[in-house]
Amino acid sequence: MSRYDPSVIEPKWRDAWDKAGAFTAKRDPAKPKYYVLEMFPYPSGRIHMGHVRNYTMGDVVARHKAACGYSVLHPMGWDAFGMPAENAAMERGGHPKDWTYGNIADMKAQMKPLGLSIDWSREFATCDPEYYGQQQALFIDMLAAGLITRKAAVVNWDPVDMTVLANEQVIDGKGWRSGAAVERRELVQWFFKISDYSEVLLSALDGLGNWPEKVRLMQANWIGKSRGIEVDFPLTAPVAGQAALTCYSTRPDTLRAATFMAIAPEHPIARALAEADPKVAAFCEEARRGGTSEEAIETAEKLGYDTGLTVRHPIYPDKALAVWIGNFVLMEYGTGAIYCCPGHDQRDLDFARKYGLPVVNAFHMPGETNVIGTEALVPARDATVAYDQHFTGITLSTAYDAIETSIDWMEARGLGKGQVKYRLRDWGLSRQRYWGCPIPVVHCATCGVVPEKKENLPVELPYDVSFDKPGNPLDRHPTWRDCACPKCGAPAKRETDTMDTFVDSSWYYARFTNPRATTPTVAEDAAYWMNVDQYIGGIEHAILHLLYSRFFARAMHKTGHLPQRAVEPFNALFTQGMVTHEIYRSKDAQGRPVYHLPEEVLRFNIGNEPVAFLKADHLTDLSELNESQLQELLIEAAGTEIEIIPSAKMSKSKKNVVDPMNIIASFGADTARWFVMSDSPPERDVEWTSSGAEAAFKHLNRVWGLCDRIGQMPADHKGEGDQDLAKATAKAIDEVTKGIEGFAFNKAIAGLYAFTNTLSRANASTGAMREAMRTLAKLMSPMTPHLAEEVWQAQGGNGLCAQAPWPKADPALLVDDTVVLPIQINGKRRAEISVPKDMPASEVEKLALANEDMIKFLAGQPVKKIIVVPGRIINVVV
RNA sequence: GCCCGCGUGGUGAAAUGGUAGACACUGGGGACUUAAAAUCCCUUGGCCGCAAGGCCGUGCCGGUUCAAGUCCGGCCGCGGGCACCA
Repeated sequence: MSRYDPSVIEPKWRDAWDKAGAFTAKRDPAKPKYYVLEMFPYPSGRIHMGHVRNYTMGDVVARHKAACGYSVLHPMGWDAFGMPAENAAMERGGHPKDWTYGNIADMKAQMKPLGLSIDWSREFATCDPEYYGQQQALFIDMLAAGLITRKAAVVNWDPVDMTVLANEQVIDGKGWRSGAAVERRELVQWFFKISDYSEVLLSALDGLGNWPEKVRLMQANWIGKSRGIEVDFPLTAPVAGQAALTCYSTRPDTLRAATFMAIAPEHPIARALAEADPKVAAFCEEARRGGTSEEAIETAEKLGYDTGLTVRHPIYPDKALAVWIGNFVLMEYGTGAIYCCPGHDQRDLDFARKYGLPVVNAFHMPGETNVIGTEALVPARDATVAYDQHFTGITLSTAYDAIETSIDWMEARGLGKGQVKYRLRDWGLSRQRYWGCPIPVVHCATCGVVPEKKENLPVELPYDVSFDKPGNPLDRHPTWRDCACPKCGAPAKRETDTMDTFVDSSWYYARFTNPRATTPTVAEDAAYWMNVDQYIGGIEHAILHLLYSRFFARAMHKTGHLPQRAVEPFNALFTQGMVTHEIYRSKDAQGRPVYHLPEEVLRFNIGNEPVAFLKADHLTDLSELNESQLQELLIEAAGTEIEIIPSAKMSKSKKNVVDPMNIIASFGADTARWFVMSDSPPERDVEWTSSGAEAAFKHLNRVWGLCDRIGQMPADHKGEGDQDLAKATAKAIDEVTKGIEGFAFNKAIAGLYAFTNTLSRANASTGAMREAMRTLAKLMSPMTPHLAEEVWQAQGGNGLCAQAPWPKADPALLVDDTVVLPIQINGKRRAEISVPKDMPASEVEKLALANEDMIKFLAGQPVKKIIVVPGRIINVVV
């Protein structure tokens, strides 16, 4: 009997696929097309289990669709710009370009052994000038089409390093390198006008039926459409040329409880006051401390400054409200000014109590004290409230749902005007960094901002840059900035900002349709391959990447680079879970945690109790031990028992990373692929366990052995089980096909286990066994393509398994003639009967009541009602 | 702080509102073996019972229904995102 040796068979079949050009995508008008895409990786240098899971999922879909007769496009590329390359250059020297391309080569070498059905001829990296040059062309077209603008935006500023920081580089409000307190600072930057598309991007979500509901919901909340009212609060004395303070609110019903106003530190009135008064300036300075992330702003301590200004309440003109500057007010949303209702908003109440501001209750709940202490009164939706003489005895939800009534009421009295607003802000694309796509514009003293001529593209990144100082090396480059104005020819300066890396990933899917073209896309290729039929990636991209891509596809359509049909670029989306692993932790002499890599740990169970020990040097494999040696080890190692912390995201710092290369070396790629597809549903996290990996390997060995055994059966062997085997085969085809098509790979694999169990116990003729085995190979091939080829060949399959058609289940074999029906009494299962599958309900009823167990349980009680669900269940109500 | 999701045996999980735990891991028992590994067979939600069988059980509390893991309301716990990480 031969041994299953993946290190021999896997390279052999990969060569065979290459030679056959099995995965080269071809435009074939005779076939329907299928474009499957996994979110391309950042070239960190090492693949991890998350990549294996992501790309195996896509590969299962791609191989299955190819077998179903589609012309499949399944490409791969590299999201290659970004901060880590610059960080590496700063920390270890070297050049971001060399580091990135080196990583790409390393990662590609690690991905190849996975046996993915990828068309590598379409590979590109976003840092290839051929790619980012076309991106610059898109930028110029979008600029001409009015899709891009320049305006001030707030960034994280490190006052010591004198550089802009990413949110990730702000830790507890301090710069990650300098440790200096970060400030929010305004900078003039480039923006995509995505907010012009708020309504379009929102309403088109309804058409994305094959996207997860939660992703659509997250996007809808992100776009944040709200209907509210804009109210003018007349200033008692005009300031900065303004007679009133304009506020936006989605809760006009709480206007009656407004007791003070708050404006953003960047509000024009705050600026005007700051210019005249150093104390206001000092407060605004203070209010700008901390990072720009919404989380940082929302969770920072609420600070306020009383400007001394007052406004008149629009409903109660004799009431004056103080105007404060608050660090929690966002200039980007609404009008940068809010009215505060401490009676009904906890944040406002905390602020009011801190600064001794008045609190008013607008709701007046019947039967309550209506006194507000330290908790704001936020009535339940169905609570009955009385706002004032105009709105009494209504429920809060009436007020919410009929908010228009309230807006109408206020509009009719000239108190404000109804308005729809979106939370979505324009997409700031400028980055003050080197390793990104240069923004192809030139600053000319006479002509202003001028786009570069397309014939001068790509505006290529200079190689000779240094990373010894913080900030953007392009700013310091002696010659790169100098250029001629594309319009007047006079000496001018290049823009040194580069593009956000989200721009790179917002159109790469379109580029794959013709990656070598000298225009961003080519019409007939885009028309044939777009849209992406199935997009697969992590849930962490649910909002930004996917929203930006949806915007970009529209922008590309507007500028003539994509057909109308492709404005929603992803027909179906699947968001997969993470691969997690246990963490092994001990403590050093000072009691600080020390983490251990899985390969440094011996982990096994005593009974059902998992235990882990640090591997002794002389001992690497537990299987080498007999029981008494094991005992000895336990005693010896008792001092170094390690704590097991269950299932956490794989991370270098926790040392719980499992390197796929080690798994492939020990078990082969098919085992790794089989494992990541089995057990957990793909949208959920899956925990990597060594026992699970071993079990996957054992199973593949079992299939190998079964194949061997059937191969040695005499050709004329007869068996009684041919019909049963045919039924089991049909069932397996049905389960696996449904599992793959429904993204329930774990269920497809459960079906394959069951089919293998049946097959190994079957007593059927040689021909039937071989046929079943070929079907098993084909059904396994999306998950374990190498082993499948080997089995396919051994059982006399024609050509490559990878190119064989998907089997079809005979529907006649899928239905049983009799069904077993459980019988319940009042919903509790008491008996069961076996009946022909199409027996009428009335007869089923009779049989059920005549059943011996039923007679016993009913004990003569009168039957009130019988519910017969055909083919399902019988429930007797007494 | 705001938005979204998840919660079922020792573990990963399955279950168009219709027999909760398919399939697999781990554990327990057995066969084979001088022994071990590998392989194969039985068993494996909890409690009571010699057994037949019974009762309980899908994070917690309540509701809808002939019937709830599934639908609705409220709570608790965990995870993801929050616009310059990719």
